[in-house]
Amino acid sequence: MQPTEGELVILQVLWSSGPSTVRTVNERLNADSDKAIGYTTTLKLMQLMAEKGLVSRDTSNRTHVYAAALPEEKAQKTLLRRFVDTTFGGSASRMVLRALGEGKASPEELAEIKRLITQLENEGNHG
Amino acid sequence: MQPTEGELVILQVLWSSGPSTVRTVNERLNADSDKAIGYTTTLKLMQLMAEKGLVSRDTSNRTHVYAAALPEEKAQKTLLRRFVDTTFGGSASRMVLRALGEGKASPEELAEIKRLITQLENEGNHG
DNA sequence: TGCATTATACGAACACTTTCGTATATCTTT
DNA sequence: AAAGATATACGAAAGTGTTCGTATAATGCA
Repeated sequence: MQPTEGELVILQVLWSSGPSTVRTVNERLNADSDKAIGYTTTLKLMQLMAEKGLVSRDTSNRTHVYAAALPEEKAQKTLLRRFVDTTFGGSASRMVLRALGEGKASPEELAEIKRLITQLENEGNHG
Repeated sequence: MQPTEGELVILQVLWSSGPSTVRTVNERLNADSDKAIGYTTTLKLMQLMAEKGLVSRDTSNRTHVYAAALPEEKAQKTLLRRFVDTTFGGSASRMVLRALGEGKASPEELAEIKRLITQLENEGNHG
């Protein structure tokens, strides 16, 4: 199942921090943002995510520990496809061109991307 | 203002087809998809978009003609930023690497991207 | 033991978006 | 002119996601 916008920011915390408690996640969310989000709001969201299978949770202690059940890479892949479809009419390359054109990538990153492309081109030639 | 998911698909029709009537848009939407969407649904959505300023409309004739008011490039830029933030933690290059890794780009497209990168690198050297 | 703190569970309110029924006006065709 | 087709306007239901209040249980400490 697809994570919603709100669920996604929670997943990001879990992906970057590893298994966490509701309180930890909630504090991370409020640290970044100006508008505080209630503790029970985060709790509810994470409970729903557990029901959906987006996260797993260890309930052996009173304070439950949640972990992302959806791998980051898989989620990104799915969301990327949908995003490219809905806002770039399905053309990944047009999206990439736009992204790079924004000047958000460092020289090192550009070099890495170039390297990947060269690699892809070589793979294409061989098999 | 940000277009919603539904508004975005309508904008795509307007971007690709140019100024259109509600009926035209509605038929385009139903052509692609299996689940038919009602005429008045599309109408209502486009009326709301007109209120928000996402589209302009010519009401000089009985059958109104709608045109995208938000340029495609600008919308893509905004949406891209948000997407990169929420699902790639703000790293455009990680997103690009993932997109290209999916193998959705043709050799020609890869070459074009490479060309752009080279161009960006040269710009960086000069100024 | 008794009080303050901190957990989870859960229902319900809210907000936002989508969907469509119905009223009404305007064309078109006979 | 009458009937049918087609247009907009608009209210309201339905769907989805988010937010939080409150109940209840477990924990820690004076």
